[in-house]
Amino acid sequence: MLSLTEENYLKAIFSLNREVAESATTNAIAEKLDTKASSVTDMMKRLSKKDLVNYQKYQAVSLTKKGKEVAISIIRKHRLWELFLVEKLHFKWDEVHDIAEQLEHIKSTQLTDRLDAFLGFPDQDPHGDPIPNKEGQFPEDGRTTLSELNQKTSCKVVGVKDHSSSFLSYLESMDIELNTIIQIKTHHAFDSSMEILIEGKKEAHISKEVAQNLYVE
Amino acid sequence: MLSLTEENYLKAIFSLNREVAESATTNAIAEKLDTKASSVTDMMKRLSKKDLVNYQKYQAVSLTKKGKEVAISIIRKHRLWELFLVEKLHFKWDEVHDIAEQLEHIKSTQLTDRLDAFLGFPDQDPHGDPIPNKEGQFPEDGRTTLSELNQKTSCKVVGVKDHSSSFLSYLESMDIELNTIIQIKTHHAFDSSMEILIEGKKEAHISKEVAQNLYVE
DNA sequence: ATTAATTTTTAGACTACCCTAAAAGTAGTG
DNA sequence: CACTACTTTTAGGGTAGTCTAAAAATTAAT
Repeated sequence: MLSLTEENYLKAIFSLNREVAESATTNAIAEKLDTKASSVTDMMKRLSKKDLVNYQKYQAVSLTKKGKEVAISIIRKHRLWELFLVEKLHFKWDEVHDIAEQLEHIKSTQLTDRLDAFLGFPDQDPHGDPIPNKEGQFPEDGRTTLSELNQKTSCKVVGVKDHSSSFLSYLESMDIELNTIIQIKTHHAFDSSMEILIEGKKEAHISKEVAQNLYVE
Repeated sequence: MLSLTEENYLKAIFSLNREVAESATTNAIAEKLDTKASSVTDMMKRLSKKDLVNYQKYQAVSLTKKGKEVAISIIRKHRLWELFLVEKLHFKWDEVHDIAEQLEHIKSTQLTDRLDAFLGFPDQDPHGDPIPNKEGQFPEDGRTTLSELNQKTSCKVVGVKDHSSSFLSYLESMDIELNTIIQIKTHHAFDSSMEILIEGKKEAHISKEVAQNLYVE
């Protein structure tokens, strides 16, 4: 059984490594958890002994399989509770973080799974962040968004992530619908926007946000 | 800000003193919390310094006003969460205790009050125990049931909670009616039953259920 | 490549909470 | 009142987690 403190360390390491690889350094973790570097070193030794992190003196740490599972389960709980607070208890999306920060440590798989069901197996929290399912898979797992592809690639639209009518009508105006073939001509690095060719005939420029919300194969 | 451990001590003392006055002895608390007497002594000194308990060496402890408020707020949270688990997440009434034991320590008055509203301001948990309101009043406040009194106390019957004819005829058979004087001789801790003296003459044994359904003054 | 700046680790100490073993206090019994 | 049984407290120590200050290692810079 892990302590609240240990769980918070794992969560911090997970999120640092999500953003940029090799970034979970002693100092970075300390800053994230508002503690001191020496405390982090201490804890890394303990977590390493429990096979939750891979730790080597003076090097950035990474999570083991076991550590990753714990971290994901905490993120899952955090996001489910946030959604519960907003959707069922009518909190505003900016008021829920601190409460979810506490609720995420409640230990009961059954509780988490039933909460998940109660909320209708959602895949996004109130901030639009993905909620991993009970197997620890993030919703877009297996599904590729257009934004993940490189230029000169061709693909077929198989779904949308954002279901808002404004997004859908925007797609319609571009003649993009299910099964539309898209070729990426240029993928601009500076803003992640793209020049694409729709169905081999119509050229268009789409923003990063649009590319991130189109599932393709 | 109180620690989880401190909160659990306060809750234990509250419940011991509810059952029988002067019963929150070092040993009793230790047993209730599955810890050792020496640890309890330790904690009593700390809680006393924080003005949460009244502690004098070698004597049973009681809660201060502040201590009582904390204890009641924890009980409130525990019972609201239990009801949530049963009513909304469809847990069985016997599966919820351990989870509620964790949830009761979540610190957010707003959360508690919204959960209360979400559940429709209930006054009983799934086990039939009363849920204090946000002011810390138990639903039957203003009205005291016989079960809330300690042994050696004397009181007068002023009403019944259960109005069923079977209960009323049972009372009649015991010669208990409005304005009857009852003296509590013994309040058994193990099953909350009582030995009482009716109108100073007739001795009787009554169960917890009966005591809980008699309003007295 | 040696020095300087920065990061990380170690050493030693503190608090909260727990324990065991022994001492001290309280109560019951003849 | 003394003796025994029991309860409670003290004394001393352990672990988890924190800190500061100093030492060691790494990285950057001249």
